[in-house]
Amino acid sequence: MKHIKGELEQKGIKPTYQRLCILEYLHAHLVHPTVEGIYDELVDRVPTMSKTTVYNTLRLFSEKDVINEIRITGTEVRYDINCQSHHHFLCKKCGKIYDVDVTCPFANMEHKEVSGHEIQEVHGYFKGICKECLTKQNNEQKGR
Amino acid sequence: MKHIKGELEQKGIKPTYQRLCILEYLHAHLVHPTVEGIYDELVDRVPTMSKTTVYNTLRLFSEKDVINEIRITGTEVRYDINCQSHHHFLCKKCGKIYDVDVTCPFANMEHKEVSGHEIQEVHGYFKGICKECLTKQNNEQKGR
DNA sequence: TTTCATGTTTGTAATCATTACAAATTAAAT
DNA sequence: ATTTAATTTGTAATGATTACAAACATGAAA
Repeated sequence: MKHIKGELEQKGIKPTYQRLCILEYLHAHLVHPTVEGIYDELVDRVPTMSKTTVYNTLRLFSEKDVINEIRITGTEVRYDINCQSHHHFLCKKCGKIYDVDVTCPFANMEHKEVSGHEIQEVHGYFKGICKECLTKQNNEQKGR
Repeated sequence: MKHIKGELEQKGIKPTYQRLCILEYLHAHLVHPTVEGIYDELVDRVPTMSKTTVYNTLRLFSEKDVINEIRITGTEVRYDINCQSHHHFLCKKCGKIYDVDVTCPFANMEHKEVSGHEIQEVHGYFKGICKECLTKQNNEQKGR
């Protein structure tokens, strides 16, 4: 929990207890959790934790570039602490979001502008059917 | 309004009056309008138009691949009828969404899969400061 | 024309993630 | 110890979207 504290201080964020808990959770759960999911888990360990604090903290982390917001599903924001630039894949069937590595000339910030606009963030994602759901489909067909 | 009717029939959508109005509006306003924006404009011409109809119609169009949903801003869905695959740029200052052409090996569906997942949709967007807002910034600095 | 069935439109009410806000609590500084 | 500022917390408000059921239109069959 030491290096996590340093991570916040580096970015100019006062490392309070709830902030450390949330950051630790994010590091341990790289499955792009929701606010609801983070809160539900943490409130067991830290009974005083409030959902507003989770919202506040995630906004702060996002502003200070500790995490990234992922807006794909349409219903709620997901959060991602994986710092390496990468894209995402949302399965339309099971709803899981995968990290995918893609050789994209924009992902690694080679370009700083498009059509004269200054790029600050790059977001790329795919929608479709994930590997797991595909094999499930195939097995069902064979079974018939 | 004839070819617009054909466009719907081709995709297996019964071309009702309100659907034609909405489709026509989308063709005439390529600035990625919101449900609110579409409704406000149309209700003047078609006083019986209901917001629910706009929602229903846009969902139908989206399902039948007449339009695409754009989820960037975080507050509301924007709609796009530009069929050529392209990416988007959201200006953090003025909130405008631009179309940008980008040589992306995924945008034109060269690849049908990543990491074993079947790709059905490709979404790419940038956030930053747009050309217009950049020059405005510069002019203000000079004026000082 | 009338009847019936189906699909479409409409308005209202409900949902649900997120934000606003102010009181309570904690930490830091003098 | 006292004051000040920052953080946390719970509740209430917001706002986009969806659920639902009644009203309406359409077109086929009798």
